[in-house]
Amino acid sequence: MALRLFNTMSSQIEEFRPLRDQEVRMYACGPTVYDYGHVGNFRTFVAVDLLRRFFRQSGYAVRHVMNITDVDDKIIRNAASDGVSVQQYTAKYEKAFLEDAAMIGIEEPMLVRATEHIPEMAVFVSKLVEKGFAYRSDDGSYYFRIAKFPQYGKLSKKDFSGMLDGARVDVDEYDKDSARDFALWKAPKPGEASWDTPIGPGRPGWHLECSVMSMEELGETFDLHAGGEDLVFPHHENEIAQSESLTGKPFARFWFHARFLLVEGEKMSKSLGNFFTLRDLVLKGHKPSSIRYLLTSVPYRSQLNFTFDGLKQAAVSVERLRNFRLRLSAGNFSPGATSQMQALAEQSVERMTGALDDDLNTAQAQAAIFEMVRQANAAFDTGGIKQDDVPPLLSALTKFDEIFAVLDDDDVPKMERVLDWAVSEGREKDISDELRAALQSGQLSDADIEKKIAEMQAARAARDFKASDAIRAELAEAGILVEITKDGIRWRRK
RNA sequence: GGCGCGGUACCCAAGUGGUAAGGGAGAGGUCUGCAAAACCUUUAUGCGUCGGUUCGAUUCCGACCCGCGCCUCCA
Repeated sequence: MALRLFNTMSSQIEEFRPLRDQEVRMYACGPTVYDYGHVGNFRTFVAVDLLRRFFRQSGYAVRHVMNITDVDDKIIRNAASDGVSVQQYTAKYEKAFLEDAAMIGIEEPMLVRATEHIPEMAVFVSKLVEKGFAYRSDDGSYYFRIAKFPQYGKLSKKDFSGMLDGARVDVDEYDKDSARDFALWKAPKPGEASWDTPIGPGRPGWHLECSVMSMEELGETFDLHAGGEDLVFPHHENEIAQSESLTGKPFARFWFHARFLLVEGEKMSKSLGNFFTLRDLVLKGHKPSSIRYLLTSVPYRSQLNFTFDGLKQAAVSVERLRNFRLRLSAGNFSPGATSQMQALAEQSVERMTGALDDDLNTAQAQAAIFEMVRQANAAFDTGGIKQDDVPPLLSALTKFDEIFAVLDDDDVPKMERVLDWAVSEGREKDISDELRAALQSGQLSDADIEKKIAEMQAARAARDFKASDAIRAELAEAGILVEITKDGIRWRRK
């Protein structure tokens, strides 16, 4: 079975096939680095990451390019009010973005920056002017003439045919031929950051960078272009218009858009007080793995309701999967294999892959792995797992984690970094007791813990349960959970 | 107003023209010195409302109610 993906262009689920065998070329619209990324941003980026990972698991080499928008009106304004250069300003937030992305398991794509492609953008604009698709206004700005691109609106399913002539013209935009024409190049206003180029001084319009950089890295026609649903119009529509006008060829073949999320049932907004950056959530004590799990638990085209209750539920779910893996890796099994477990592992992988093939149905993929965990756990309890059953079961789990990336327990060091950052930013007051408690377990070294466990073992051998329980309580206090199993004492950091 | 998406148990949420995945939470139980983990049982004759099509609809059609998105460089 092959991957079937919803294509915004056709509004249908289509079978995905890259243009070149075995290689997927994809471009994702990245962040405008003017602030810390919020959960909404990361829902989209995580969805794209999942897609990229699944492409790779499906056997494709993936060339994944993402832009960093490091110049726009907001950046220029904020940098000016902070009294720093645009470069200084964006460097800080780009770094923060990349740290955050890594924190929730996003594999780093090839990064391209708008400010590093100014000359190419100027060339792009001048070619559009030559071909008659763009024009220069009196102030030195350049606009794309959408009347020259009859297919304008094909992605967002908008009909502009009736609005092109005689459309109302905003007073501010008197120099555009049509109100719908969009800026390719903006002439500088006094004091604004600007670049000197053959087409005159100024800075790129927002859409230009994506066309220029995607085609430069991936070719004039590539396989897939991704972003948040808000980008369908005008951003991606404009990219198509300017790119296809220039090349005369189809731009991206698949358009992948992630739906916005709700926070506590409402649209996220600063005024509602439900606006959270990734760092805010970690400061409240939530694990990066919980956040990633919650973000992936609802298929990318559905509206996800991101709640704190959901975050807690996600943490427990991840815990369950991690426990299962621990159980398998640490257990003692008798030699041999069972047809039941062999079949279970195989079927689970099939179900999981089948679900992801179906337009990335992550909810069903998760259901498949949990079904396996339940059945295997039940078998475990009755000795129904043999030595040779363990590798296929673990491998199914690994296959799951190649996509979802939540099983490795590296939450504590990641959270520590956020705590350090908060301290360095003078935001100690935002560090919750929950976060401090979650980091407790990082205080003791493995050796310290092992020593305590050995003491516990000795006490238990002497049937001194009181002493043993005291040690267990002490460790629990330090964030270490001790479990006594038939295979010995096991511990883990909470 | 134009275009589009959705309303499934206490919460999150998948899904199908033939009688409701999975996770969390709750309750009861098994195991255990006690915990933890795990397992078992249990929690929607019901899938926004009202009609229609059909042998049969949660799934198709229509109307209505509610929520959400894009149409203003917000992922």
